[in-house]
Amino acid sequence: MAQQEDVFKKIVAHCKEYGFVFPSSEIYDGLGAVYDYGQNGVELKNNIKRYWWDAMVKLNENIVGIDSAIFMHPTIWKASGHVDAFNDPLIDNKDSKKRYRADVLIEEQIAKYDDKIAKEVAKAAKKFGDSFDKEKFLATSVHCQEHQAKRDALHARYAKAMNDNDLNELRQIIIDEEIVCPISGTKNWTDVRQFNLMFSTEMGSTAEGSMKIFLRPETAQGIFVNFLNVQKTGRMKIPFGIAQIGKAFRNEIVARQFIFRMREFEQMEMQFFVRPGEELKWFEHWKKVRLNWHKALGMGDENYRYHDHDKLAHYANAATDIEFRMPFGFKEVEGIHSRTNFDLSQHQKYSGKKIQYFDPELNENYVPYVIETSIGVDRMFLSILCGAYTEEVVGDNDTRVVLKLPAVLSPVKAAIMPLVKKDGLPEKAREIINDLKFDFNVQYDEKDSIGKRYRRQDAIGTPFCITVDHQTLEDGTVTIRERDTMEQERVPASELRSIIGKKTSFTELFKKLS
RNA sequence: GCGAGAAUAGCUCAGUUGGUAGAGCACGACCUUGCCAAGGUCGGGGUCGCGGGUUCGAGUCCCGUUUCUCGCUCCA
Repeated sequence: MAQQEDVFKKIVAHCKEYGFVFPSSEIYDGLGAVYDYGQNGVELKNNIKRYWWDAMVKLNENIVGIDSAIFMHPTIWKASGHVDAFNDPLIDNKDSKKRYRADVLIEEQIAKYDDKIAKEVAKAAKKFGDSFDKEKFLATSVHCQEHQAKRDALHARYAKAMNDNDLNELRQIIIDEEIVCPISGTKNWTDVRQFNLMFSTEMGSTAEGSMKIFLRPETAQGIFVNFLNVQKTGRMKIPFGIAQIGKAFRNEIVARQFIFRMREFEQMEMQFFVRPGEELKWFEHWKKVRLNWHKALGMGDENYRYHDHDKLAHYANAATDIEFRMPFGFKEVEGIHSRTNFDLSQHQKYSGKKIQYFDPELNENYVPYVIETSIGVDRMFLSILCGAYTEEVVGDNDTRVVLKLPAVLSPVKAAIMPLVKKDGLPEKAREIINDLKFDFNVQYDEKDSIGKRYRRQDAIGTPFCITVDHQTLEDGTVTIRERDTMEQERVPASELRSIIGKKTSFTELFKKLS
């Protein structure tokens, strides 16, 4: 494990050194958990996004895309549940230094009263045997009545405090109930503090006319609120999907592990609308489709797995993650959720607009159910980099660092280099570049020895290196060197376009997927 | 947010009881070689994270602060 974390450190360093990822605002000491993508990173990221977008929108005639604004009406976040769910009241124990959710601590306390009652019941049941009447016992037992009264009083007080968002009262409940920290066993608590995971800002430039709005914590809601627009204008028939790629923002208490958990991140989400009752069938469908999409990149099937959720979010009735083996363990890259009709129903309720679909086959109106597939672009990026990063022993006493990126995702598709920078070879190389640059992202390099130049391209994952030598001037052939095998082949320069194109275009990959 | 550790050149690091900044790699120019890194010459680059204090003098000692790494809660 220590060795694995060492690898992760190397990957982070590699990202900076080769222009993939930089810390944000670095010359001002950086900004916590915010990162910028560099000249190679942006190419890789754009290729990932294109792979996803085309796989969704081009390969499926019933999926269309949108690009909704980051700013949205604040009521949307009330309807979605984020205003409540993303506001955790937290409390610290000063002795153990552990942090707890205040509401969870109190709920556990409520559960303890339930346990006490259950114990009394069990005791009595054992005592009276077959003749035991639970209802009657509960109504008559003094102990049970006491427990029940305390439980109900606590619950009422707790519910009121949560409803009023009264943080002092929550703390007072914890003190009055003499709740202790499970670790330290003490009652030495800090104040209860609110952590709002949504970033907020103000819209409208004058103080009295301004409105508090949020930066979206997920892109999904932009799809839900446009459901009717897309369905009607696109004449979409259920089942159909809406795809979107965009930034989202979460004010994480702890944001760490490089770009795995950032405060500003990018999502690729597709919401698939289905008939009520058919959602679990489609859930299984998309589980399979999404895993295949990942595996098709050839990063190794054994590096992916499902992780089914047993604790579900407030909107879901089934959920699974697709996890990738990162150097710090299997980690979630994509989530597939059966969101029921929760979101559309909520928006129907809060907006007062009817959000329904008329199904001509069933001849009825209903609020569609939703299957969501949601990838963190940055996590996908990280998983690809981690999977591609390889240190290899070459020859007798030599190592190379090579990014074995899927060729379709590589930032640079080919490097064209003159064997020596004289005798007209640079000019010939430029000629070839000028021919290829309309189709591919290509680079020119004439500095240092040829071997060193190969290594530089290996480090950024360039699948092909093309070398122009003296023979090129005579017969128009070049050598093409393949990144992973390091093998070379002499081919006519005129064939380069088709050779590079075959390996680096999405076409073959998409044929496998559909 | 709490606790622990760290911060010196683009990268990896050295820097003696406090005495005014160094190496290797990388980078640039030129020469040389020419198919898998590490040939030669010359050169650019650091207010030692930032601010304050102690001192004749601070990269070094003290305080504060920022950022990063690692543990706790949440998640894409």
